[in-house]
Amino acid sequence: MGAAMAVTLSDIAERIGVSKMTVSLVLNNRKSGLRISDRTRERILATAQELNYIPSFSARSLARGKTFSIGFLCGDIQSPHYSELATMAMREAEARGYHLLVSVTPWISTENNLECLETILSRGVDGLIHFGNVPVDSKVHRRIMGEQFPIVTVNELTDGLSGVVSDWESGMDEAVRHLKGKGHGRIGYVRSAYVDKTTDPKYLAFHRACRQHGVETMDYASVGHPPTAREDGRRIARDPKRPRALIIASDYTATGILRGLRIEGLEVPRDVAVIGIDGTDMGEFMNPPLTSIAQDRDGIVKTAMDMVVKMIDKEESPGRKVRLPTKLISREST
Amino acid sequence: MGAAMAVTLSDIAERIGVSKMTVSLVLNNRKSGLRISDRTRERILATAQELNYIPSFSARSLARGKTFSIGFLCGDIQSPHYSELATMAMREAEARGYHLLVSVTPWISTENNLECLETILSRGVDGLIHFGNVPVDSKVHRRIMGEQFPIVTVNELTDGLSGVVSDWESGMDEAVRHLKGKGHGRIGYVRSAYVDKTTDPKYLAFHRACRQHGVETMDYASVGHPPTAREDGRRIARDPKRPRALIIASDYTATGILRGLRIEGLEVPRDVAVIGIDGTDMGEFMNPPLTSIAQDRDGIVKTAMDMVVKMIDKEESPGRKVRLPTKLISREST
DNA sequence: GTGAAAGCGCTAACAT
DNA sequence: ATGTTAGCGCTTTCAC
Repeated sequence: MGAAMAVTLSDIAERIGVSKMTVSLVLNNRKSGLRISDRTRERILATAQELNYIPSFSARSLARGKTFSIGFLCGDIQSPHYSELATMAMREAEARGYHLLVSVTPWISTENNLECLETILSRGVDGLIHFGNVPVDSKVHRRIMGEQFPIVTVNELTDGLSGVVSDWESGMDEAVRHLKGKGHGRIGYVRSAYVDKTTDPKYLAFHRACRQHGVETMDYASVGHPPTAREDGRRIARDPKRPRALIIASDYTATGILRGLRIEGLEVPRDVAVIGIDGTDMGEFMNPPLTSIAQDRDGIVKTAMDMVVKMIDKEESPGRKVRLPTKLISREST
Repeated sequence: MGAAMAVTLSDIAERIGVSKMTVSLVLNNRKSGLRISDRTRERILATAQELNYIPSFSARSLARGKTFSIGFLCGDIQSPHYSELATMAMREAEARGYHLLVSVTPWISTENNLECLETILSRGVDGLIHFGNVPVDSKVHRRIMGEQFPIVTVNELTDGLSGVVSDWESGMDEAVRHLKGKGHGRIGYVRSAYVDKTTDPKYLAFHRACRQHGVETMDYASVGHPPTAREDGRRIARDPKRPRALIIASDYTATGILRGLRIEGLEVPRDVAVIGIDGTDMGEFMNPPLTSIAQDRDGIVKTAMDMVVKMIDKEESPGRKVRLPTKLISREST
């Protein structure tokens, strides 16, 4: 028998002898739809139901010049911080009548990143939430600026584009004070090897806080994925000059580092205190539960989504920046 | 200035004085495109480049009656098993020229589930990978059957629809033997409270294996999310009749149970041995690293994707079932 | 209150 | 080797 052809607007229209547009008006329940007799409206609604009408997304998109989808581009959805963000973003998008196109970019190389950006833009999303930056002199940047494309970058700020970032000062200050209070005069920071240390806000905030509190610092770097982080953790464990306290660029990376430390026989927090970053829900279930500098994930998703949608609706122009506070969640790894 | 209007096929066509379809042919590099003079082809390619032409997805979809997107509907993308699956599925889909529409359904209630299914189908995906079942007498089921909609269910098999499941017999047998080998004559199983125990294949396989190996069993149930699993873990810890070995329905749930056991002062594996299910990468980074019955995630994603795509291309008809083996990954929690 | 007609950007038959 | 003609299913403008 093959696939039953999908039922269309005209099918309904024909069936009850009105025009397609009347049907469209009613089914979309638009303002002007009020000017349609109750009888017609009801008959339309009824037959739509009966025929099991499902509007065609592509047709509507083409006609309206809108795809009703918002992109969500991040580096690794396996990281709990991002899977939690993605989950929230799906709900938020859905609630506003959009659907979310989740995409990951191995943020290893800038080119790679740009390629993913281009790809997702070519997908025809109406807007994009991008966890990363948009190199100012790239083609994508020009394109985005040129067509005023609704994009908001999270984590990093880009000239001319809207963005939301966490303010690491507060959380980092709390973290350093917390460790100092536990008697640590020297703290190591494991930064992400992929981000430029001269502009890495977490890294910078860390150093600022330590300086302020007269605490010595020590730097490590890790690519970040648990398996490599594990090896980095082992290396740190074997470092004779290693500090007795560590702040790690993400909870995700921390799982790997912790494993490495343990393999080398170190116990947390007895031998080394560990603070993660992101404050993921998962941190509570690690052993020991992880003290962490939490980002306001809810705030991030809500403001970012708000910004894109407003920009899509032309209710706001690009360039707004929002900075959300961070705070320490104290658990047993310190 | 406002958004520069996107450049279209006709723009290119006009610019060099050919017809839209010549341009379309060239840009899509279709077989019939070979019959176009090299000069024209080059000029087209060049101007497309120059004008920065980006094809409209909606237009193409409408014309071809295809959206080039495949849905991925699962319960909780925060669970590492699913975030790993989703990541792989994105790549697989991308590699085949589709993009993935990830969606989550809180699989609490069947109605909820059905609603999500309907929603994602109405999105106009060309096919769907669904981690769950499709109630046989539901509207969606009829619709799917009626229009021969390309869907493959994972985890559960549905009459008439393609599906891929894990064969728990092998892995469960290994697990029980493994524990018996460590001297456990009594094993508890923490099943998911959401699935019907009379048809739950893991649960059934567990009991079968225990019977076969003359091992006593004990049943617990958990809703599964770490926070609730933690409380379930505490309850189990306080149960005077609790077994000294536990197999838990998922690694994700296991994180919660482990935490609960620890809160009550129990040590793993000394006081109780624990085996998770799914064999997620994350298991390696738990403390202690989790022994787990692994599913063949790679196989699941590849075969499922293969099936949908083949069905979309009418190269295969619905109803094929594939069963993939499971196997024990032995780590330190036992 | 309702309809007719044009078109969104692309593709697929059939010309030529 | 290339062009013409029709749509895909919906929205929108303007006329009745």
